[in-house]
Amino acid sequence: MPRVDLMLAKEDCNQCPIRHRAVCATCDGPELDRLASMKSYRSWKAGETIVLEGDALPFVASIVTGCATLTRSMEDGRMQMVGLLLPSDFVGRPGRVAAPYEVVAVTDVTMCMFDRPAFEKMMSETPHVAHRLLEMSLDELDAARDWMLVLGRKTAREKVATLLSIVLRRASTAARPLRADLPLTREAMATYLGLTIETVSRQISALRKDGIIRLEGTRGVLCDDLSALLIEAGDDDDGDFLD
Amino acid sequence: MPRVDLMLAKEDCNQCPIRHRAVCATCDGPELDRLASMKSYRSWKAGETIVLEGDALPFVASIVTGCATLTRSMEDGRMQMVGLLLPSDFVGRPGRVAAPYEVVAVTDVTMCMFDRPAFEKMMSETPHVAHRLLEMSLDELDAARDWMLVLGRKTAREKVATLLSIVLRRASTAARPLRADLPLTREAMATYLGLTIETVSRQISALRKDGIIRLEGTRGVLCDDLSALLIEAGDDDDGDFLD
DNA sequence: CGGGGTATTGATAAGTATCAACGGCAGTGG
DNA sequence: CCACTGCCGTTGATACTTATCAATACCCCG
Repeated sequence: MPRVDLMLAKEDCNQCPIRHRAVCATCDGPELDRLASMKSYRSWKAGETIVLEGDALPFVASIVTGCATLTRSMEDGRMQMVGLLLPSDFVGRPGRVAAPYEVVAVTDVTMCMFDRPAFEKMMSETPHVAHRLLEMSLDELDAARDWMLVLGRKTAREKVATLLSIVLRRASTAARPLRADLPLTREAMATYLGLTIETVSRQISALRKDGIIRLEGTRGVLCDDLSALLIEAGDDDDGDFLD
Repeated sequence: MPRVDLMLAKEDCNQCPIRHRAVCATCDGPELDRLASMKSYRSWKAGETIVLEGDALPFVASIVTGCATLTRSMEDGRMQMVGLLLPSDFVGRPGRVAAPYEVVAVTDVTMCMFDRPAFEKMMSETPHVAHRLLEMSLDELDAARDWMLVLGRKTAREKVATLLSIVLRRASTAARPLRADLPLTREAMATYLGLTIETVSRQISALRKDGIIRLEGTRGVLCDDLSALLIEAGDDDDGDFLD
């Protein structure tokens, strides 16, 4: 599955774009050196499968750049995305080899991979990595539970508005109007939201017709009034889903 | 909110029914003593609210006996259960005081509560509690993601069959037919499944009419053929949702 | 016996999926 | 350079699923 091996293994962690947010965030000095000694970089092209559902995963890793999806599927082919992996997110479960999810690169993805046995040994010997991982796992748990509310109780319009508001907020700059490029296809959005492609498409069109958002091509989204979008999303407060 | 204070604080942890599964499972000797020194027991009656959404939580705790629900709600009152808490499950997040979820006792509940500052101090000083908590959090994360598939992709009939199969399997004994008492009301089931009460009721009736399950009163469920129920649930394999 | 909470069932409406056709765009190869 | 092909997205017509509204039954308890 790996396609491109970037020769970055010796890169300085201090130059790393996710240095302060990833699983290594609270490590320093010898701990960081030890992590660095077990790391290697690997990249995937958009669309490539990184891990198959049920496959053994000989590594754990951090997303350095790009975007990947975590999906779970039923025997008859129905799929549900259960997570969106972004830079600094962690992939793999220490102590368990089989992956219960499929991981697919949405954009080109580069990951910082850690040899599993070495990583697990380090976790048992030093506290910082385990602590950071616990913190990150609890964040992900909160995000997953927030998403359960979206899946279980929101209407199609609210679901789409919720996703757009997340993407817009994540891409937020000082510039108005807010603008973002959707990393996901309509199909991936549908898989995330528990909807069909057609319903996603219709709801996006409806939000555009209602003046809540504007589109640039098929991927660009503009929003002049985020609070209007949040109302459509069913969030009065500025509830932050995802991380 | 606490109603009954059981005088069990000095009870021997080795007699505890959740000793080998809770957050304290991997502790021993001095570590266990230290945990014991910060613990106290408290009980709630069925139906009582243990924690309000958004409230400060001055403790963290383990469920010792009983069953509680974790729910998240929208401003307009729509609610989604995001977790079902059973004996040995952990309540509260170290490092964060505000609870993003409402916790309600479904049956009478007894919890083993730990003073938050003492617990957090111990987590930072000894590795076992943090490790166990990470393990438990990752399990919960998997469970939450499994449930996302249920909420996002399953039909009403499949959702109800899924829940019944979980309850039946959890109560599993060697005896046939399988029998269990639902801990949840129809309303709680609906909140868990992302459905309405009426739909839950109809689907239960339909499964009964189709001979998949039998009922005893309103809470007792019998199943002669679990595999038939699993097929209705959309699970061919014996996929284990929850813990 | 009456009352409040809980569950069931029916009629209807609303929301979303399904099936189908079509448009746009990029890459490919003649 | 242009037709061809495939993928992605949009839109429409219709069917199906589930929610909503309403009535009634049930049951434990006072």
